[in-house]
Amino acid sequence: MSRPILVTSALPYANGAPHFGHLVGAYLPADIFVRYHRLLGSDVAFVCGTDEHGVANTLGAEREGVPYQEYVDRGHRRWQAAMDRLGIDFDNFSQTSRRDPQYPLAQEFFLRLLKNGRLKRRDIRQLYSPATSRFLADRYVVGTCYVCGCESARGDECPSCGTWLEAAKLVNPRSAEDADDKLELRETWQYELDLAPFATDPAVKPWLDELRGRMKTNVRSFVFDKTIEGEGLVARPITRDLPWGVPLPDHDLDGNPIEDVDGKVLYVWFDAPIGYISSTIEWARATGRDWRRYWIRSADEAPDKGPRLIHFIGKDNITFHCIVFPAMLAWQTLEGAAGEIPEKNKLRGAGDGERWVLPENVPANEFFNLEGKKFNKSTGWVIDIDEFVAKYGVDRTRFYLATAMPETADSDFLWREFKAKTDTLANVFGNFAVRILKFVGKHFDNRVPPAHGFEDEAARVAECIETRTRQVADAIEGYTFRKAIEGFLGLAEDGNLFLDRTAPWKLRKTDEAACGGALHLALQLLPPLSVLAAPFIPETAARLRAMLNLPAREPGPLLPAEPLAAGHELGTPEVLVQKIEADEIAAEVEALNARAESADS
RNA sequence: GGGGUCGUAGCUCAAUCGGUUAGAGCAGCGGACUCAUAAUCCGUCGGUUCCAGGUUCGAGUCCUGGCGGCCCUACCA
Repeated sequence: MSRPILVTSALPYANGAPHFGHLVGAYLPADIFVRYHRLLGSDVAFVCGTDEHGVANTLGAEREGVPYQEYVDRGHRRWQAAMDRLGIDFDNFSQTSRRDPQYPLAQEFFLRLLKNGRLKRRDIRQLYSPATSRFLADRYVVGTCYVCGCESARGDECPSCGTWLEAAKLVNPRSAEDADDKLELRETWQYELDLAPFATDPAVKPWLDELRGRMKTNVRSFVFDKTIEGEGLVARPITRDLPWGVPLPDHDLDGNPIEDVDGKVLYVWFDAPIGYISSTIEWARATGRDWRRYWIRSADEAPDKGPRLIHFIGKDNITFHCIVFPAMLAWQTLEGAAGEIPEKNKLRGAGDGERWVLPENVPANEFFNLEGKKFNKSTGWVIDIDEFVAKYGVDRTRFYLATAMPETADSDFLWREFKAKTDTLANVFGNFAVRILKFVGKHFDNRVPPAHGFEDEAARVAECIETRTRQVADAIEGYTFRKAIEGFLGLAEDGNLFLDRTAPWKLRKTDEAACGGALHLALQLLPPLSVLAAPFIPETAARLRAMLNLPAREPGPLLPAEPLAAGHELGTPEVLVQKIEADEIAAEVEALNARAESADS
C-alpha cells in the first residue's frame, strides 16, 4: 500500500480577488501534482479553502454594511467559482469560518501550546479606535510622521521620507478608514508563540535537516540563510482584540479559567493553517474516510514511512509553512500528560505515541507579473479570469500558465508568449494526433491497421514511450512542471519524427501493408500521450481519448502503456487545440494598455 | 535602514560540486515534404553570461563594489 499523500494549496484570503498570480503560484502546480497521483492510483487528498478571519475581512464587511459571515461567504463563492473555471480539482474547498471542526480544533491547538509552556502572555500598548471600539493594525493607521512631518504617513511606513515607522509614536494618529476617528494608545495583552527554540528542538531538528536537502533552492535560501541563520527566530503574537475570529477558550486543559479572554480571538495566521486540517476532516466525514490517516503518524515510525504532507504556496508564505505551522504541529505533543486532561477537552489530534505529520516539502513558487508589472486591479493592470477562460478555454490557459510558472524566479504573463506557447501545443501535440487519425480514417476504414514490419522502429517507439513517461513522472515528482511539459510535448515530437522517417503517405502508393504497419506504430503513441498530458490539459486529454475511442483510464502504473489493438475502431478526429490569430493578441495588448491609461487619468 | 534573490541569444528559459567549445524552444533565414491545424522534418544565423575589480590552472557559477528588477522585515494573510 502506498503512503497517503495530503496536498494543500495556500488558503486564499476571502477578501481578495483571484488572479493568475495566485493560480500559477499555488493552485495549478498542486492540481497538476494531484492529477498525476490520481492517474497512478495514489492515496491522495487535495484540500484547500478560503481564509476568512482577520482585519481585512472585518473592514471589508463593515465598509459594505453586511454581516461578516455574509461577506466572507461571498468571497468564498468567488474563489470557488474561479477554481472551478480553471479545473482546479480540490477534494474539498472549505472555509475557516465554518465553526465545526475549525473552531474547536484551533482552540485545541492553542490549549496544547499553552499546556506545553510555548505561549507567553505579554502586556503591550496599541492604538485603539474609540469610534469602532477596537485596536487597529499598523497598516490601518495614518498620522503625522515623527521624522519628516509628513501628515499622511501610514502606520508602518512614511510615503514621503520612506522611514519605517512605529505606529505608536505617530503624531496625531487616526484611522485610515475615517480621518475623524482619533486614535489613542491603550493597554492590552496578547499571547505570543516563542519560536526561538524551534530550529534546535530535538523533535524538529532531524525533520528540518531533511527538509533542507529536499527543498527547492529558492525556498531553502529563504528559510535557512535568511530566516533561521540570518535574522533568527523570535516570538510572534497569536491573539488579537477583534470581534471576528476563533474566540480564545476560557479554560485551559486542566480546567483552570483563563482570565480576561473577552473580545480576544486567535490571530488569523494561527487559525489559517489549521484550516488545512479542518478541510481534511470535513472531506473525510463526507466521504466516510479517516482523516487521521493523512495527518497523524506513529511516534516510533520513521518519518519517511508515514503520510506525505506537501504544501504548495507562493513565496510570501514560506516562513509560515516551513517554520510557524510546523512549530505549531510539533509542539502539540503532550506525551504522558494527555491522561490528566478532563474528558470534555479530550483530544482530536495526536495522542500518546503519536505525532502530527510535518511537511515533506514546501514547493513554493515565486511571483507572477503581467507584462513586466504587478497585477493590480485598481490600475487596470489585470486580466479577467472569467473572460479569459471563456475566450481561450481552460486548457490553453492551464498550459500556458504551466509553461510560464515562476518556479525559480519571478516570471511574467506575456501575451505574445501565450500565443507562441499554445500554438506550439496545437502544432506539435494537437496536429500530431490529428494527422494520424485523419489518415487512418481516410485510408484504413478508421480502424487500427495490423502491425507489419518495422521491427527496429517498433523498439524505438517503445523506448520513446518509456523515456518520456519517466521524464514526465520524474519532473512532476521533483516539482519542475515546465520540464514535465517538455516531456509530453517531446513524445509528440518523437512521433512527428517517426512519421517523417517512415512516410506512410509514400508507402500507401507502393506497399499498403507497410503503410498500415507504420500507422499501427504511430497510433501506439497516442494513448500514452493522452495520459501524460492529462494532468496539464485534462479536457483536451479526454477529447483525445474520445477520438481514440478509449474509455477513461483505470488508475495504475503508467507503464507499460495501453496498446491499441489491430482492428480497434477509432472515434472521429477533429482539431484538438485551436491556434490564436496574431490580430487577436495585438487587440488584447491594446485593450490592456487602454485600460491602464483610463485608470491612470 | 537591514536582509534575501534575480540579471545568460531578438523573446522565454537551461547549464550538477567551480571543469571540454555556455545549451534548448520560439522568432528569423535556407531547404525537404504534402498525411495534417500554412502543419511537420532537416540545416543555419544568433552570446562582452548587467558593469568594474578580485580569488583560481580554470568563473555564468565563488568574493568585493556598483547598477537595475523583485521579495521579505520590527505585532500585513
